[in-house]
Amino acid sequence: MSARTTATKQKLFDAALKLVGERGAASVTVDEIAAEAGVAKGTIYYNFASKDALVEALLHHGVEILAGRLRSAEGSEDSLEALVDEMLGFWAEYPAFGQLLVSELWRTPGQWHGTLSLLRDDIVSIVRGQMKRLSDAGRLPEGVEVGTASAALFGTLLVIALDWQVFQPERSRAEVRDSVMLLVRGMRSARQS
Amino acid sequence: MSARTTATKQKLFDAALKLVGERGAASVTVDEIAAEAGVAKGTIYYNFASKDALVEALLHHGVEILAGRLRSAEGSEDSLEALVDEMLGFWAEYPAFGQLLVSELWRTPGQWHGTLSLLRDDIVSIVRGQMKRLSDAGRLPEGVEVGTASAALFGTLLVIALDWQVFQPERSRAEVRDSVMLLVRGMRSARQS
DNA sequence: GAATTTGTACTGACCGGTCAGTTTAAACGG
DNA sequence: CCGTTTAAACTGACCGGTCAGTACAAATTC
Repeated sequence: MSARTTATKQKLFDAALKLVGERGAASVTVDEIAAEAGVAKGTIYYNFASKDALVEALLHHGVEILAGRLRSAEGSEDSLEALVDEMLGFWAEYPAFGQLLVSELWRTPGQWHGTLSLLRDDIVSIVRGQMKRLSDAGRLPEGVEVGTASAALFGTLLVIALDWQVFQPERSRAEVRDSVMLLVRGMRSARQS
Repeated sequence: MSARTTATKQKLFDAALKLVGERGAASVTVDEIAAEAGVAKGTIYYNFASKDALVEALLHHGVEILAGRLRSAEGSEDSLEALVDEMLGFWAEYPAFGQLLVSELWRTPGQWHGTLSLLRDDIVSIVRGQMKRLSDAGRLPEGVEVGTASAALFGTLLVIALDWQVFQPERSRAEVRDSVMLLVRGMRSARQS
């Protein structure tokens, strides 16, 4: 794949992400995506088989970025805090991707449900890795299962980030992060209380 | 409004909720809703001004039910636990409504953003009422703002309920409720630790 | 109390616009 | 040259919304 096509695909991802995140995959037209990307409609169909294929590629692309960042947080001292921070940062940087994900992830027999289940597993398994360390160190309350807690943390961070940007944009990222950490630490301290 | 139209509107709500929750408002056709409800297409336009108006009425209807249940939990002994329980029960009973809400609530300039902001406030303010009691009793960790915590609890319960039904349907409602309460109690005990 | 009117609820064929996807011929660029 | 992009016209299925007409029960009239 030439540098030229890579650039084109990137433009298409940016444009599609913005529009699809804002208004939903179904109600955005291919012509609009082409216009937003400053590209001819034919180019889209030269690079992707269909509108759906473009969205699916977009999903993969976004999750790849997120997964990469989360993995980069694995070596930190307080790795859970680093993970939370990375995740909030990602959602702050790509709010439209959060909107896209949240509106498709739990759609029961949706067209992207299979793909999204896999992608969700990618992320949740990374979170689970960090959780497991806490668990092994006995720093999780009894009765909390790692799998459940991981999925809950991922989902919770997603909605908190969205709610922050949509309904409380005046709050700083640091404030939000501290709130979340307060909650997470609350959980962790439970066993010691 | 006659009993007949009430019944018709109920049928339309049921049908629309099912289809829209599953596949998204934009990709469900009016003909499909009519067919699902066992009603002619014209009937929809007799009872509602437009497809959008139908969805908006559906949103109001659903939030009204949820708000009613949450208010009924206000008198309980452990009112926060009762509230969590009511909320999980509601999402279990109307999963499609959760899917609809989650996919529209954070769509920035979406067509229902204004309506949804109001509806969100309805629910969050009820949660806030319960939270305030905890706060006044000094049972919330320092630094946690009631407003933030309420919004977070609402959003978290929503995604946990969806994730439960879609990805972990084998878990019982009691298990999920206990997990959530463990988390909430963890938070509450934080100050005392 | 039969005939007629009125109001409400509902029907479904139809219309006009929209949109994913196609086609083509020509230009561009490395 | 060949892979890529452009511009523009075109197709055809699909879909939101309309509208003339039907069904029917409750008044109203004689």
